[in-house]
Amino acid sequence: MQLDVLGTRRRTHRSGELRKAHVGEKVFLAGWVDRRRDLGNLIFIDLRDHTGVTQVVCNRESSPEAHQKADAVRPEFVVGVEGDVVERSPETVNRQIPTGEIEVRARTLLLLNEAKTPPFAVSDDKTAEETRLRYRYLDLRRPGMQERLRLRHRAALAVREHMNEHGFVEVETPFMTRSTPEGARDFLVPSRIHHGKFYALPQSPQLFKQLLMIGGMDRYFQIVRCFRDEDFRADRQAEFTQVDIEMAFPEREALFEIIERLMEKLFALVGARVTRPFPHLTYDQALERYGSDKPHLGFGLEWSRVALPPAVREKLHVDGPVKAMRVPKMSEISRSQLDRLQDFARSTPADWFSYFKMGGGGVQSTVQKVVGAEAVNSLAASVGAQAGDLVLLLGIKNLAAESDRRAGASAEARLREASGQLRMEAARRFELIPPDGWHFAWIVDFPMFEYDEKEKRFNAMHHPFTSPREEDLEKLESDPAAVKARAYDLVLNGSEIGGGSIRIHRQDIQRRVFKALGMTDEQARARFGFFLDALEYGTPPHGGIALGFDRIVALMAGESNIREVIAFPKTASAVDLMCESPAEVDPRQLDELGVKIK
RNA sequence: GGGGACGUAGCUCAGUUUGGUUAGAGCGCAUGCCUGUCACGCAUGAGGUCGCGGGUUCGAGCCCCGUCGUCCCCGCCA
Repeated sequence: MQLDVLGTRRRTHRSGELRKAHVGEKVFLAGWVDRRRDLGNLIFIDLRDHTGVTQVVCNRESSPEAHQKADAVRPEFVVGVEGDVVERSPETVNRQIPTGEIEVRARTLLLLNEAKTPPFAVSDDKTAEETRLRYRYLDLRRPGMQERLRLRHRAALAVREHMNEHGFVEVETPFMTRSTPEGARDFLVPSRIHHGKFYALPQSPQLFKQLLMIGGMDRYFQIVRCFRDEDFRADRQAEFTQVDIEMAFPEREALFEIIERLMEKLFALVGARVTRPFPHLTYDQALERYGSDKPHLGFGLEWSRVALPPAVREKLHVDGPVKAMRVPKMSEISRSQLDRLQDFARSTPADWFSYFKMGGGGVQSTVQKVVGAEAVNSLAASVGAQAGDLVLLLGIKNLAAESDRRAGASAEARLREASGQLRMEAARRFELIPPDGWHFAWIVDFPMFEYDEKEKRFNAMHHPFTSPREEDLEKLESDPAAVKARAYDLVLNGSEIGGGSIRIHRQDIQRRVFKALGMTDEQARARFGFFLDALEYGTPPHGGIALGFDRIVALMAGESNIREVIAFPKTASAVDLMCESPAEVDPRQLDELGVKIK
């Protein structure tokens, strides 16, 4: 096929921007053939670029050369069009596209490149994700991907602008760094110069940002890639992007305000209004009321604890903790709906489920016959149930039983998890989750440590550089489980979109925390020696946060999967279907690195 | 590591319930016709390793076992 050259021609406009006001102008457009409609002596080409689509008309009579070329054109060919913007006659206006009032009458058509028949139509939208990822470069041409990546770009700009306004400086930190055995698995990079030694890709720039504070940078941020060699999820990739933030002499509420105002700006990009300040919820409150440390606060359902009289407990055979949740105005729900909810409740780690309805004629309950009306009425009163309400009950039946479905999980932990699951399931089934609205919350006062049943020791819940609350310092040695950290998460509509803490800036406290984690001075020194040294040279109080940029952009775009806002993501099995990575390498490369495959 | 769903034409899917003739549809693709289409239309045609391997059976897209891939979830993710 005879192709044309672009030569010195420049685009005068983009495809999506021509309007009635341009009528009469001579323009040059270039882009891809979205669709071609061949009527014989008249050929229509929908010319697409990142801004949209314009209809190009090639008429055999008035421009035979252009028409002849249009005859050969196929979807995804790259073409340039020189022609006149003309107004469409009223009956040929296309109201479905912004450029529908005009069309470009081709004088010259340039065939800049041909294209194989694509595996899927770019102009269509239904394609399995696997195929989309294999041919990502074609998928990227689709308006949806274009919009999402451009939204991501604008979000990144807004972050940089906002952080700059508040005196934060973007500093790059190394990608080739040192493995730290805490936390997630590291991706390792073998050293050619030092056989047997490895760099690690950072799980986050945590230590570097603290070192920048020690280095007097005062306020730092970075939009930065992080790497964690763990299994993928809809909201997790092995490499992902954080907005990493740290400030010296921090005051928690001041930091929160900076972040809240950032969220305000980001969500304004999608026309959303954010209500500030965000509510604070302690970790304990969140778990008690919502059964989750990242509760969706877009609907009301809350659990409350119920105290059952011993006699009632005995009749119901429930000896563990019990919680109740009032579902307002749902007493009309059908029996089969409730049966399905009960089936779901049985699949959770809780082992007792019941419910009652506040009907017109009083309480309707399946357990009423067993425990008597009085007991049910007092239960209803204790959760503030009103006429028309449905009340769900969840509990642990056999405290003493060996049949714990999850070995080691305490009754409280099981009830917590079950209550969180059931709350979300009920909200979904009863369609209580609002389709729009942005419900932010700060979750604060996380526990400092988490007990690892397998390893029989404490782990840092956030990370080992998180400061304990001052009032809990003396419990570091005596009662580590009771120590609360100065750590916080930012939660949006049930997703964790950020987390951070006020850090330890004193070497003595850092040493005590390592000790509580079961690390000897020698072990701590071997792992973080350089950092412990640095702490001794005048470390200012500091703290910060890291925001999950992919998750935030996905939420802004109304997507539940972060792959939709990443140009070249990997599949759930950590594979890039397009470039087929990971891949084997030449044995000589391995030899050079001193690496042998087992 | 575990659980669930899916895998049939280039794409999106039906067919699997209850095994039985030559495996279908829409879109796309090719060729021809068509001067106002915009999901153009009309006509004709090509296109299949039913993911892969094994088994049961006279006979497997369909049943069984294994395996691979994609998605979702649990574990994991300081």
